[in-house]
Parts: sequence; C-alpha cells; structure tokens
Amino acid sequence: MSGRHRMLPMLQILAHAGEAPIVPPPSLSRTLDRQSQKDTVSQLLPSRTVVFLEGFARSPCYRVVDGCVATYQTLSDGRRQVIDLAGPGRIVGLGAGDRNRHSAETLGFSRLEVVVEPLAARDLEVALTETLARSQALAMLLGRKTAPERVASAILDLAGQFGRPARHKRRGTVTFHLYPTRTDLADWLGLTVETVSRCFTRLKKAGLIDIQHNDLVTLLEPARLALVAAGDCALS
Amino acid sequence: MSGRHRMLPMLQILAHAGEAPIVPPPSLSRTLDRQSQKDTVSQLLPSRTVVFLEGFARSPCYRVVDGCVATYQTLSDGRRQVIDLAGPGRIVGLGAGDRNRHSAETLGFSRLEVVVEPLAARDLEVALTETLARSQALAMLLGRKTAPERVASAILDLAGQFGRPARHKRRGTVTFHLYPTRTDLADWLGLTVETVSRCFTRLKKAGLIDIQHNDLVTLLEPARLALVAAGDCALS
DNA sequence: CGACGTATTGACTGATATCAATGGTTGTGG
DNA sequence: CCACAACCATTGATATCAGTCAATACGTCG
Repeated sequence: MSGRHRMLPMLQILAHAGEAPIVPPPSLSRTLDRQSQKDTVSQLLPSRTVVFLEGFARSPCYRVVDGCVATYQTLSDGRRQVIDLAGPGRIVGLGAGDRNRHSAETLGFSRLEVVVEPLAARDLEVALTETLARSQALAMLLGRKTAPERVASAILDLAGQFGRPARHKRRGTVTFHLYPTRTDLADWLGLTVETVSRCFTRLKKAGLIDIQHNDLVTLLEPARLALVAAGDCALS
Repeated sequence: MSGRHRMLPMLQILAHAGEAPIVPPPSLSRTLDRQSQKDTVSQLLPSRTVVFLEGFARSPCYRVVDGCVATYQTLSDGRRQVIDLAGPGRIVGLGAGDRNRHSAETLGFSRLEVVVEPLAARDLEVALTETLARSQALAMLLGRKTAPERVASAILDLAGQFGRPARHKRRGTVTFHLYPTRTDLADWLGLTVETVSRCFTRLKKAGLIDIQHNDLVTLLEPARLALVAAGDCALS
C-alpha cells in the first residue's frame, strides 16, 4: 500500500508543508499562465499541464472544452489518488474554501476555458451534484469492487465521456481515445500499474474489449462489460 | 472482496431490479413515516431506522439534529459501501435526479428534521461542497491508505463530529460515543469487521486510544493518531 | 439462565502488491 | 537514417496485507 511513487514536484511538497503561500504558484513552464487566461476565452494546453495545485490559493473553475483533465490529491509520502477524470463539458475546480482541495492536470492536449464567477446558481448546483455523484460512485468502486470490476467500470466511464458511437464495423461497439496512462488509471482505481495491465489483458482475452496502440480502446461487448463492472459476472 | 454479506431487505432487492416504483416504499415498521414528517419539525427515530432507500423516488433532505445517520450504496450481490456518517448539523439526502442515489439509516436514537425545499442557495452550496469534500477524502482513504491508517482517520473524523472536549482527566483527550458498529465501520472503510477490530486492538495497545463498553472511545494521543491517519507514522 | 447479536482472536488463504526482467514506442541528436 | 535514452506497458516470480474461516468471549434482552 506504500512504496514506489512518482517523484513529487517541488511545488507539491510546499503544498504539504502547511505553509503554502496564498499567492499563485510561480509560472513554470508547463504551469498555466494566469495572465493569459483573462485574455482568451479558452486555452489549448499541452499534456501534463498543471492547471492548479492542492493547497494553493483557490483557483477559478475551468470547463473542459476538449481533452481530459485529472484531479487528484496526494499524501505526504507521495501516494496519489486521482479523484476524477473529466472530459468535454465537465467542470473542474468546484469547491469552497480559500485553498484548492486537489490538484488538476491535463492528460492530453486539452482546451479549457475559465468559468466566469457568477455561474448561475442552478448550473453550479447541477455541476456540484454531478461531481458528488461521481465521487460517491468512486468510493463504492474503491471500497468494494475487485480489480477486474474496477477496470471494467473505468472503461465504461471513459467510454461514456470520450466515446463516439462510431460503430464503423460492428453494431454496438464503441471506440474512444484513452487519455490516462496505466499509472493514471492505477491511481484512479486504487491499484498498481501492473494490476491494471493484467486486467486489461484479461478483458482482451475474454473478448470484451480491444486495444490498439495502447490508447485506443474498443468496447466489443458493452453489455457483458457492464455485468463485470457491476460484479454480476466474474471474469474468465 | 466478495463473500459474506448481510442479508438484503426485500425493498433493496427491488431497488436493484431496475424497476423500482416511483412511489415511496411501503411504510414498514422501522421505516420513516412520511405523513408525520409534515406535522413535526423534527422526529426522534430509533436505531436502524431507514430514512430513505437507494433507487426509490427522491426523498427530501434531512438535517441531523442529534444522533448519527449513515448513507450507503449496495451492489446487487449485497456488498455495501457506507458513503458517509453524518452527525449533528449535517444534511443528508443531497443530490439531484428523481431517485435517491443512496440509502440512509440511523445508527442510534437520532433526531432528524426535514429540510424545507427552498433552502437558501448559498446554504445548499455550502452543504453540497462539504459533502463533496468528505466524499473525496473518503476516496483518498479507500484508494491509498492502509487498514490502520483508515481506522485512525475514521476515529479522528468521528471525534470531530461527535466528540466533546470533555477532558475530565487529561488535557487534550477527547471522548465520543461510537455510533457505528464494527460492521458499519468496515463498510465505511472498505475493510472487514475482523480487520477493524484488529486495528482497534493495535491502536489501544499503542496507547493512542482507549475504548470503554465497545462504544465509548477516548483519544489519548490525538496528535500521534493524526500522524498515523496521514501515513506519516507507522503503527507499532 | 439461555439465546442472540456483536466483538475479539487465531490459523490459514488468497488477491493484489512488489520486485524484476523484457519489449515497444517516441523523441533527440549525431 | 540510425543509435540511444527515456518512458510506458507487459509478463513472471514472489511477498504481504487484508480476507476468510472458525472458535471463543462478551453483553443485552427475553
């Protein structure tokens, strides 16, 4: 449950020192430049751009126009938990308080737009509610599902967010671009890279999915995949 | 990850059949009577009273005045995940949609009051935000913390919600009534009853807590307990 | 007192983590 | 264009934490 973790960027270590400044973090390369946000409606950001960091002065909310953003928290020893993966239409950065409660970074070339503060109360409630429901579903997954169930659930979730109904070959099949790496998935699902990889292999061998070039996933049997995800059908 | 589970009440099975009626569930003994809600400002309910059930027609929100309410989701095979334990002042039942997204039941004699619909937008946002933050903290706990870390985190959470600063003997000690059973705790923390019990024993032997009569917990060393909860200090 | 529900403890098992080796892809610079 | 490095993914061997099974103890209520 502890051990091998990715190295923390300096900023993150600061955030955990309990003395994080209430000023925006220095504008690193790869860190979103706050000035230019005001000028443009939306920005195209490269992969692995840090949008905001846990513990720093509260950032505005962002709407994902295109691409994918991961939000996550980290423990002081580097253990990371991805809280959500957000695709087009989703809003990240919701929450009160004067500090960000989690970090956010892009997982691929992504277009984000700053959400202007006076967001309609109703819209805010809807966005908060959706985020809450997803967070609770994640808790169910993390607390009570097996590794294959978690991976199947993740694939279905991502298919819903990123999938095109492009069933060019078979009816009912869906294909989507897999933004998260195996490490991202592992940190989202409470597993290790190796376990995620093994589950993918099993799902492929069972004929439920297919993967091309490591980042293009095709759902071959969505219905059976849903059964696995819900724990109603064991895998192989 | 699967196996021994508590028996599901019939109602819950219905909720999972995908054909749950959009009418309120029949008023069983132990199920909160909706009629009387309108008449009284708050109701005193016995332990294990079901406040509302996942999958059924959307219930109003309730404010916990006194006692403790658990919200939870269940998988079709009976695996249960407690999403939150709510003490005095907290609101349960938040969320949109026409069905309840989770069930709720009292864990001890509890006083609840129905939250009148036109809740101030600001209050609603605050309550939603707090619930969201707790849910995300739970995800971090479930995905990345070890069993002793989870139990320590839970004790600190409950101390915050139910603790009185009644340090009659030592300075800094806090005592609180433990509403959840070991099973409830296990379902909240993604563990088994046995593991929760073993962690309690270890925390007691380490001198971090004391337990009287199975349901009265005293924090002997809150600071060290917080270190364990954060993963900054291994246990024994 | 006896019965039931709950908690504790011990012995053993098993799913997932850890460690380790290999292979594939991408990007960079000679 | 190729060689190399860096990163990511896969696969196998082994270790470990938490789960399972089982027995006992505790507490409350009839």
